[in-house]
Amino acid sequence: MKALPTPSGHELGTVTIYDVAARAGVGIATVSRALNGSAPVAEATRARVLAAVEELGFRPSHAGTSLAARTHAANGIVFPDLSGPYYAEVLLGYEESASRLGRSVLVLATHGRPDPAAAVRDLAGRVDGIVLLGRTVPDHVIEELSAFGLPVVVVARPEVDGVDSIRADGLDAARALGEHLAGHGLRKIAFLGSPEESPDVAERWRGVREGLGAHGIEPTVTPCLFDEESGTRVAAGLLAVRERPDALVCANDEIALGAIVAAEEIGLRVGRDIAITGWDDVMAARHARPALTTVRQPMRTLGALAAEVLDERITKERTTPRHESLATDLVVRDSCGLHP
Amino acid sequence: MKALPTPSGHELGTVTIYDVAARAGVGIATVSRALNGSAPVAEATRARVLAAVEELGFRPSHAGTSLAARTHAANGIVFPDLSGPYYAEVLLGYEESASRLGRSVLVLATHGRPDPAAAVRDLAGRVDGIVLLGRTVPDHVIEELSAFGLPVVVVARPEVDGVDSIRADGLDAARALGEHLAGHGLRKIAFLGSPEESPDVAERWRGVREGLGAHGIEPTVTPCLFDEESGTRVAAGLLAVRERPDALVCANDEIALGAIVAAEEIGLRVGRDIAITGWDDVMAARHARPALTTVRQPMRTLGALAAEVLDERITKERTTPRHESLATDLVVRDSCGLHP
DNA sequence: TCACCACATGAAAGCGCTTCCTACGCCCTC
DNA sequence: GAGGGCGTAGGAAGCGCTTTCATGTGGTGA
Repeated sequence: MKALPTPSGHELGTVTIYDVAARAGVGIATVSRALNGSAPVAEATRARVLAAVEELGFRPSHAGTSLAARTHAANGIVFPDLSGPYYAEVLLGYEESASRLGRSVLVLATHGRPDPAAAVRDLAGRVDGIVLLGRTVPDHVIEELSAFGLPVVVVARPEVDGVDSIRADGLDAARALGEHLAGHGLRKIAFLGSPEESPDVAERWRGVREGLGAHGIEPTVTPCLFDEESGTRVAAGLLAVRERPDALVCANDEIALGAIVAAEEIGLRVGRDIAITGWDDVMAARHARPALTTVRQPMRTLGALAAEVLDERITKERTTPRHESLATDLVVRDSCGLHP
Repeated sequence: MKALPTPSGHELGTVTIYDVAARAGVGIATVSRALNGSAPVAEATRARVLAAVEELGFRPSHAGTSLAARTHAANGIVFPDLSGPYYAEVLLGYEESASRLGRSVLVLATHGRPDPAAAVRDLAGRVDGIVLLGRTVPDHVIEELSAFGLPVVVVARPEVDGVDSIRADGLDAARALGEHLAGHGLRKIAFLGSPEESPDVAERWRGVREGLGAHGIEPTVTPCLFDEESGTRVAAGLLAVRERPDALVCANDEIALGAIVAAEEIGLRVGRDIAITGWDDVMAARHARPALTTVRQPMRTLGALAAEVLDERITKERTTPRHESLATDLVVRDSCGLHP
């Protein structure tokens, strides 16, 4: 491909379908058909059109196309925020998948925004479909968008009536984690996280409880925000009492990494004096010493699948809701104790 | 705001400026003016228009607007890929800043794509300006876009004629790092990274060399890709020889984390028997044991600044290129030796 | 009282594309 | 040889908006 065709006599970036039509000696309808294959065009004509396109460096205007065709060839994706490795991976999978399906990706981070719902509505006007991650907007906004006729997929978020959803199933892995800890002989287990604030955390809590329950162990639960500093603070509180827990099961890796700091601060050897586990398997988890026992989620796959499920709706291949659940894996490392 | 105005009689999502005009008893031009403030409208009229907008739930079509106004109200951002914490932070800062300026953000990851240049050209047709990160496309494509009249900002990439650029200056921090290592009494220093492949790495290498040179130390350099596995492999090779280096200065954190693995594998105590340093200060750096000495880059600021610089060009506030350089900070932790 | 002007508004012309509808050949068939 | 069908292509009507240009209104100064 030549770098930049710039035949003199016309402004750059101003080549329209009319210029191409004139050059090829055909009507604009024929140019459109030749380019999109929306109707048969004689081979010789097509060749002339394509030659003209090449010579003039014609690139169809997206605005014109989307106005006429009532489509945007673009998907939206909405994040609570983008910090942390979790969402970046989802976005990567999504972008890759979407672009393979010929769609651009518009991102929106709602974190710290005055009116997330308005931002999402605005985004909705520029795309053919939208993926919502986590608790970014209230249910009624999602229902509104969906009722509006806009395909919506929610990821890692409670299901909404009639809306596709994708999630990572944590129940099995949580049960396995509970069983594993019991196998280490640990008995006083504290769960750090807020089950009532998030269905995901609730699921993890439930699984851990079931896994431990099978061994007659009843864990406790302590509310905790999803960040390192909270992990340190909450863990410090739990470890300060005389009858301290011998295992801290944290709702995500950041809490766990914070908890490790708290444990070391009072001289506990993680993996020996106390077991600590996380959730997500972020990069820092395998580099922490001791390396963090955690649960790996298929984040990139989550994003890729979201793009595909959304595409089915946009192209009307499917009209009934789809609810996908991806398996997660327990990753046993050293922070929960020496391997049995 | 009401959830979803659905007066019967018209399709959802089909409310156009004509409907609003009819409802308010005015012409569409007046509606446009009332909404955009592009020309004075009598107060009473404006109120009627706004009421009609509210009642009908009118949301202007972006396609129509961008076609007529020849603007997209959107920015693009192009990544090599999105894995790793580095780019996600940049994106976060960019999105935040762009949306505050009233622009949506389209993302494109070129990694693993058959024709990155074509993808970038396509993106260029949907936005008012574009930010390019790292080595995503060759120079001539950037020049082409810029010549096309599209505002372009390059980030963390060599400057291109007439194009705005933003970077993090690593020279000072690298010098400081070199000096610091010399202060630890370290003498045999190996740099892991490929200076000839990336100007950033070249800058780090140069700074380290200068910092050490001030103490009469001449470091060696060994090429290394930017990932953990390469770090482990290259470090293992360096440490296997009899006269092994007593410090490994790595071009980024991932290499350093990989190098730590290699060192521990042969029984070396990092921070005592050998010093290892990274670059970027990813989350894993502070959780590694020993914690990694590294250099922190202002990634979020990088992204935010990119959005602002781009906006100046789009709004024509500025027509001369701007080249920004942000300072980076040496973060001394334990992996380079006990603090002096 | 009349001409003039600012102000507010509407009609209409695009912006660049898709697509419906019509028209033109041409070949085949009766 | 006339009628019908098919393959191809063009004209023109939108898609929903912004903006120019023209018009109408009321107020001002002479």
